[in-house]
Amino acid sequence: MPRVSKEQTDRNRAAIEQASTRLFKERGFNGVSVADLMGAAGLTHGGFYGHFSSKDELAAIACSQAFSQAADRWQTRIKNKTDAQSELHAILDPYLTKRMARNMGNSCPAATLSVDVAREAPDKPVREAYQAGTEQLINILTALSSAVDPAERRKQALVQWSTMVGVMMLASATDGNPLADELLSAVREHLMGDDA
Amino acid sequence: MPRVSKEQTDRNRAAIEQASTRLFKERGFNGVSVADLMGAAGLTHGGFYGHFSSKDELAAIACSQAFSQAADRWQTRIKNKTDAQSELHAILDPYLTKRMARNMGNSCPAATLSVDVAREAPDKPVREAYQAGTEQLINILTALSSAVDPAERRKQALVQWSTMVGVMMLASATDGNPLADELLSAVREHLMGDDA
DNA sequence: TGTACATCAGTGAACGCGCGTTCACTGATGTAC
DNA sequence: TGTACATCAGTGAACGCGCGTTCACTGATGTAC
Repeated sequence: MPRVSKEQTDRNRAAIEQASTRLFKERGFNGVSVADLMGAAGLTHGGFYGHFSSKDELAAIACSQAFSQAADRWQTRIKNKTDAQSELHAILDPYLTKRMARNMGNSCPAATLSVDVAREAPDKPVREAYQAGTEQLINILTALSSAVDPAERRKQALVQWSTMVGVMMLASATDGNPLADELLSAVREHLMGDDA
Repeated sequence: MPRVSKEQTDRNRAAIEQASTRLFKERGFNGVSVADLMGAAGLTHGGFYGHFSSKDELAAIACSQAFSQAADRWQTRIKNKTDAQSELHAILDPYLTKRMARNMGNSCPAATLSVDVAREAPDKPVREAYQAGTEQLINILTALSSAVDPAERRKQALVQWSTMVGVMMLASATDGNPLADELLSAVREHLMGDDA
C-alpha cells in the first residue's frame, strides 16, 4: 500500500529520526541497523534512502536532535526558578539518577555518544553535530556558574560537565552493582550538596 | 608451517591478548573483528579458537588486562614519591593530556570501554572484569585522598574518578577542536592546581 | 466537482561484503623407543 | 643419541547470517483538465 500523504511522509521521517535518537544512544551507531531503525518507526528498510542519503547522515541528525532535546529539557526545567543554584539543582537532580544511568536511550547524549563519536573518522558529519550540541549544553551550565569572572565561569562549567558525564557513564557500566549507587550519591553530594 | 613450539604458542596467545587490549579500547568490541585481532598478532583468524572459546571470552580477558596494566602504570609512577599530593600529581599529569585523549588504544580503559560494557548484556563475562578493574583503580585513588574520614576518602576518589574519566572521554570526542584543550586544562587546574 | 493520469513513498528481493565460528588439513614439535 | 611416529598450533576454505545500499515494482496520493 505504498505512496502515502505528504503529512504522513513527514510523520514517518520524524519517527525515524526520533527512533534513531533513542536507539543510537542505547546501542551505539554500529549497534543499530537501518532495518532496526525503520522497524522501530513502523516501516521497512528499503524506504530509508528516500529520507536520508546514508546511515552516517542520519547519525549526524540524531546526534543534533539528541543534544537539542537535552538542551530543551534543561531550559524547561530551569524556567520559573529564581536563582542560579536552584536552576542548577533542577538540572542535576533528575540527571544524576540511577534511572538515567540505566536507561541510556533517554539519557544524556554526551554520556552515551561521546565514545562513538570519538571513534568516528574526523570527516564524518556526526562530529560537527556533536561539537555544536556539546557547546549548547556547556553554555547553559556556564550561565548557571557561581563564579564571577567569565573565564572562571566557563572553567567551572567544563569541570562540572566532565564530572556529570563521567559519572553517568561509569554508573551505566556498573549498573546492578552497589558501586553505581556509590558513584551517583558521591557526585550528587559533591555537585548539589545532596546527602541522599 | 603449522605446529609451533610451546613457548611460541604462549607468546602468540600473549600477543593476541595484548593486541586485543589495545584494539578493543581503540575501536570498541564490535569495531574489531577476530581476523583483525589475529592479524595484529601476526596470525590468521582460524587459530583463534585454539586459544579462546569465543570473542566474548577474549573481551573479558582484554578488559581485565587493560585495567591491570593501568593499575601497574599508576603504581610505578607513585613509587619514590614522598607525599600523597605528589603521588596524585604523578598519576594525573600524564593522564590528563591531549596525547591520552587522542590515542585511545593506550589510554584509560574506563574512558574507552565503559560505554561498550554498559551496552553488553548483564550476563556477559566482560562485566565482571570491568567491575573488578574499576575497583582496582578507585582503590589506588582512595589511598591518595586528602580527606581523613574513610568514607570521605572514598567519596572524594569517586568524584575525582568521574571527573577524570569524563574529561578524557569528552576530550577524545572533541579532539581537534579547541574545546578539547579547554576541557583538559580546566580539569587539570581543578584537580592539580595546574595552570598549564 | 469529477475523472484520468502522473508522481513518488514505501516494499521487499537482491547486491557484495564482512562477521563469528567450524573444520579438514598440514607439517613442525614433542615423545617413545 | 638417533629414528619413527603421534600430537596439535596454525592455516584457509567454508558455514550461515546480518549488514548498508540499490532497485524494479506497486498503488494511493496529488494534479491537470
